[in-house]
Amino acid sequence: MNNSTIRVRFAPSPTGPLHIGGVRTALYNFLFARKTGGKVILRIEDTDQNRYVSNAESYIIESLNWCGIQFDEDPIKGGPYGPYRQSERKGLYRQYAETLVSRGFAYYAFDSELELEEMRDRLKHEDPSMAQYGPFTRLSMKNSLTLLAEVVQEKLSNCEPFVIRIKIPEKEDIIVHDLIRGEVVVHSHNLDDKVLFKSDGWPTYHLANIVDDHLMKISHVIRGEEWLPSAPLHVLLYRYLGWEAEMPAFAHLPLLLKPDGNGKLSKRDGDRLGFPVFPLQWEDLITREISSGYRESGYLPEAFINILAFLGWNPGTEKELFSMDELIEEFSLERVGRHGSKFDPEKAKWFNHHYIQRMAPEELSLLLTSQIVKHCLTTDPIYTARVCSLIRDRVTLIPDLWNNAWFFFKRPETYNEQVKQKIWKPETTQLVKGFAEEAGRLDVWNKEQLHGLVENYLFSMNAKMGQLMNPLRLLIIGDNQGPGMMETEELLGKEEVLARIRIGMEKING
RNA sequence: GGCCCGUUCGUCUAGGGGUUAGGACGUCAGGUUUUCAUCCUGGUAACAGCGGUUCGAUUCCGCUACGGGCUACCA
Repeated sequence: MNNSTIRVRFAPSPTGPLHIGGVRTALYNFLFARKTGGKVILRIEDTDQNRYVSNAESYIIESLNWCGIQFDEDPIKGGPYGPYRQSERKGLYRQYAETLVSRGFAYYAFDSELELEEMRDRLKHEDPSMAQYGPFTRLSMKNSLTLLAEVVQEKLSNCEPFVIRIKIPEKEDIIVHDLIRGEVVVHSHNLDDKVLFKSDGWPTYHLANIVDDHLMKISHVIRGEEWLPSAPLHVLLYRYLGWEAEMPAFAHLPLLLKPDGNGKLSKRDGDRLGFPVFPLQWEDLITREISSGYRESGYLPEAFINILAFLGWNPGTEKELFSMDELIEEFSLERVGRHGSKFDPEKAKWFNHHYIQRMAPEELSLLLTSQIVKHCLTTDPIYTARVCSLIRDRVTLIPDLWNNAWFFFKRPETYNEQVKQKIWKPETTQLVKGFAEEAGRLDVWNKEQLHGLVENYLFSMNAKMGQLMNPLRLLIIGDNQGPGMMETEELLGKEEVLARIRIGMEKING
């Protein structure tokens, strides 16, 4: 196949937030298209009126945008094969269903919901494998195969509700060629007469999907494994519509699984296990329930992409850190695995830590500044950048920036009581007082001078490093953690350090 | 229940008829350090089971077990 004819699509349904499995599908489509010089299309499959969620489409687009997954054709910018929203293509689908009817590959069915239920209940006891609308049951139902032509005509002209069902062949092996799984053979006996066109005038996924993929000249269908069971139906549809020669190649991706236990990753797992399952925070407009997102939790989009890329794909080398450009360079469907992957939140954090470490202090400074502003404080960029280079090591997620740096922007209000109990000895007050006096006489205030001063002072007092530094740390930042004390003191400045020591001593000694 | 897909360290995975079965995350132990982290070094740990093919199987085939998906006028 000529690369210029490669066209893939990501076709989500706007029924709620896109979860990370969906983002990964979009990513693999994107990578495949960019790698091969083809095109990626975003198509919104909004044929289900009941499940439609109004803010879902914009959520999907914003999520993909945040990740850096761009489309060549989509509902916003359009393209040569638009529109790209199935709701805007509604008028198009019925003719194809009718074509199938006229060719004898589909038929009208008038059964009510109740009648369908009765049929399934009855057959479930006799032969569970037959409890479907298929080659044998269709003969006992109300449809254009069993009803007189005049009756069917009358029902149609009376606008009685009907659906159009595919007429699955009785005995036939249907072969699906899958780029990831090889040849999958399903006997038509196991397929049922799926509804192609619903009584509400909308096509089902199966019809709309095949029609649009064909009309949009899609060359490769890269989608989740949950679609594998309906792939034989899709093959049949291409055949019956006369499009088998241009049928796209299929690639069914393995699913993303829960980190613990079993089953595919779901919305609930995030809340339960404390990690986001959505790229962006999502608010359910009806329940007002909020689900956390990777963006809001402090992940970098580059890291997020890297994490997702490695859930089901690997380059075959030991390299694990990949930029989007590198992923495009290395990606291939051949290296996509066959089995589902359990999502590992710990490894996700590790990726993000790496990406944070790679950022320049000036870039981190921008992120920290926005947090500083949120706490109603101000700062200057140079000072903030210096703070960032000091604390970067201990930052994994963006909010860690503030959590590790706040004391560079305001004085501590409390002093960790546990730490105080542990390190504050009877002689500590004198030791600190003496140090503060000597520090006050220091002309040049930097970490080298401070270091010299501390060493001399400790020698003269016959004391150890920890005896002074731990109390000092408690006084200056209120806790027993953080970057090196000399560096911290240098950055804070002489006046501020001495002031904090004075205030802290008053509070601690009561 | 039926159909389909899958199964290498706890997790993500490499590999593939003969390997000390490799890497990463985690974990454990040391080291660095004024603290907490980071970081560095090292260790731990896997071919689901049973048959077959073969000189030889984790690798190929079959069965079983287990896991997953689908089984709607949802996608």
